Amino acid sequence: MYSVKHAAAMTGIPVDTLRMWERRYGVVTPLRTPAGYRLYDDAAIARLSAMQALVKAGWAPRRAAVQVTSGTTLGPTDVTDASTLDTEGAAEPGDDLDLLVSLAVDFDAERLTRALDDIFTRRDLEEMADSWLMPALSRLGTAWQRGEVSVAAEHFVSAAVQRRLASAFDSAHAAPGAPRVLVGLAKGSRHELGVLTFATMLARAGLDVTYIGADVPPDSWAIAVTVGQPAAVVLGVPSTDDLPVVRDTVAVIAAAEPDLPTFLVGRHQSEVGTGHLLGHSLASAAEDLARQLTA
Amino acid sequence: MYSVKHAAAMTGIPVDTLRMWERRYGVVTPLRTPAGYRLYDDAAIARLSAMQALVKAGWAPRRAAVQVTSGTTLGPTDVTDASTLDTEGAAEPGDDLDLLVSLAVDFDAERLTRALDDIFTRRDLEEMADSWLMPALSRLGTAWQRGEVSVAAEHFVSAAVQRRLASAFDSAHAAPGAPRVLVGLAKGSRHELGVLTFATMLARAGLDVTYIGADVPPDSWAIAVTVGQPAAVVLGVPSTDDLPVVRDTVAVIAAAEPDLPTFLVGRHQSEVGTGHLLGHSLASAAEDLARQLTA
DNA sequence: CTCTCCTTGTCTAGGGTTTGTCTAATGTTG
DNA sequence: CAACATTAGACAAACCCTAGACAAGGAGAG
Repeated sequence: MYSVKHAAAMTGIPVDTLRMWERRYGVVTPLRTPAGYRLYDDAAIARLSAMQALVKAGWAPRRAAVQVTSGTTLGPTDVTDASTLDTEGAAEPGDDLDLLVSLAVDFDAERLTRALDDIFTRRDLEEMADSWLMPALSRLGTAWQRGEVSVAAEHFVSAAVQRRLASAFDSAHAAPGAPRVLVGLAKGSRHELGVLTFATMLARAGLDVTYIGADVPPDSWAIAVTVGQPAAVVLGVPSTDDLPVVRDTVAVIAAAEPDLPTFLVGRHQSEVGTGHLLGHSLASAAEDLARQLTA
Repeated sequence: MYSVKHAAAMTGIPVDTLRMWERRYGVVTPLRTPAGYRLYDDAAIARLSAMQALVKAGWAPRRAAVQVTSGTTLGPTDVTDASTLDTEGAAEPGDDLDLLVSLAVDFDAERLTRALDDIFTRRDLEEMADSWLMPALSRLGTAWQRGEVSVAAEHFVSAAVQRRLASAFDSAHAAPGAPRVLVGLAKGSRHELGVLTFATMLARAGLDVTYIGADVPPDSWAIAVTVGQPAAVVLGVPSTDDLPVVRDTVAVIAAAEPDLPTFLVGRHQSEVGTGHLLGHSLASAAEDLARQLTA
């Protein structure tokens, strides 16, 4: 507990102003000693500092006070799991599976661009996804979990890979009259690189892919399959945390459209218990699914 | 809620002009305090920024006002001078702020692709971001919150927009020896479309942009600025939930690299209290920052 | 071309409101 | 007694309001 003078020294706000802010806006109501002396606690100091920051930023003091008193902010959210999609597959000799990790460690945008240019222009996505991209992403995730690369560095590389995949997806065009497929993740799932890769392969195989992305709740999947009238749905299962929600999502989709098949990709697909499994090679899974749907 | 002075500082529009735009065109109708002082909310700021972007792009202010006002759910705003209202032939590409909402409702990948092709190939990102893309994304978010579009539909459209932005980002190249800028969001922040747009503009302005993306915790930012040695950091502030974490992040960055300036973009930038504000026009903010760093 | 008419941003005058600081009178602590 | 607190009131500076005026510039008529 701090006296006025102490509070003023801590916050840098003059004593008079401190009292005025209390009298006029009630931004804090410090306790009092028997003699009526103010006693500020840490919460009051924090609140005053917040108000001061707003005023310094140009806010009218009265508005700032309203903001500080009404604006009780939420706590930060949780950290998500780091595992990526399926990584089974034989690496070709000469492939550097730790390339993404080293790019993250370097944190060099120029080198990252050159490396991804090299890979994405010289090699087919179907050819390198299983043998290099997925394993390399998995190693990047592992390095992140171990603290060997920072969150920022992992995001920096992942975002760049995602941009390449996004370009590849957009430059694929559906054949006229092709079967429609909805592709995405269940609610809570956020590792979309694997499922985006798969969506790109499906689009390149001529299917009419509607890519929805990550973190879609079951009810919304139900609406999507009803509105979109697809011939199939593909759900990614990149993490064990996703299992309950994926089960729920599969059930809700089946309830909405009983004849619509739901396919699963990703490392933990076999643990779901329902849905059609596509296996652990993205390339052959895409090929199979395209053949199956166009038949 | 912001005072006139504050609104002027946020938008870069002089106070007099702000009042005149209100008096002459009714482009905004801010609330009033009991004493009659204007109080601008976030929607008003966004609208003013959109109008400013149009005027900077060469539109006559009266036309710009009609453009910005059209289609919004603003009931009592009547036009004072109806004689000069010609709605014929005023159709500019991308002037439908509800286009993204209608694309989400349709849930039609083919139409979505065509619409985005049209906009992203016919118009400059710098020209349309403030006047169309950001307002349209905001409406999409509002429609989602109201339950008018499903999560899946919102993701479907957002992901497509993100793919276009990603392509634009990757096709911009830094000038040799250009100043490096780190761009991303704080931990918990997930709305990266705005900050990705801004990163793209910076890259197109010739800066060496290292894009990190969403949901990066403070400690990781500290590592990133130490390893990356940028000339500046740009943090997005898309939501009030982000405020405490952004404050923390700014402080941690300042502790790690005391001479490194941290700039803020996004709707709630001015509520952070620290950091350098870039204002609410992405195009002019990018221009300003590029000039400032290359000087 | 010139001459209007209109638009638009800026400025002024007169008058209220808000806000940080200061003063006076008084009480408490050590 | 010196240092620190309290309250209430006073006050200048900064801020905001309205209504009107005005110059620069564009558009169109003659």
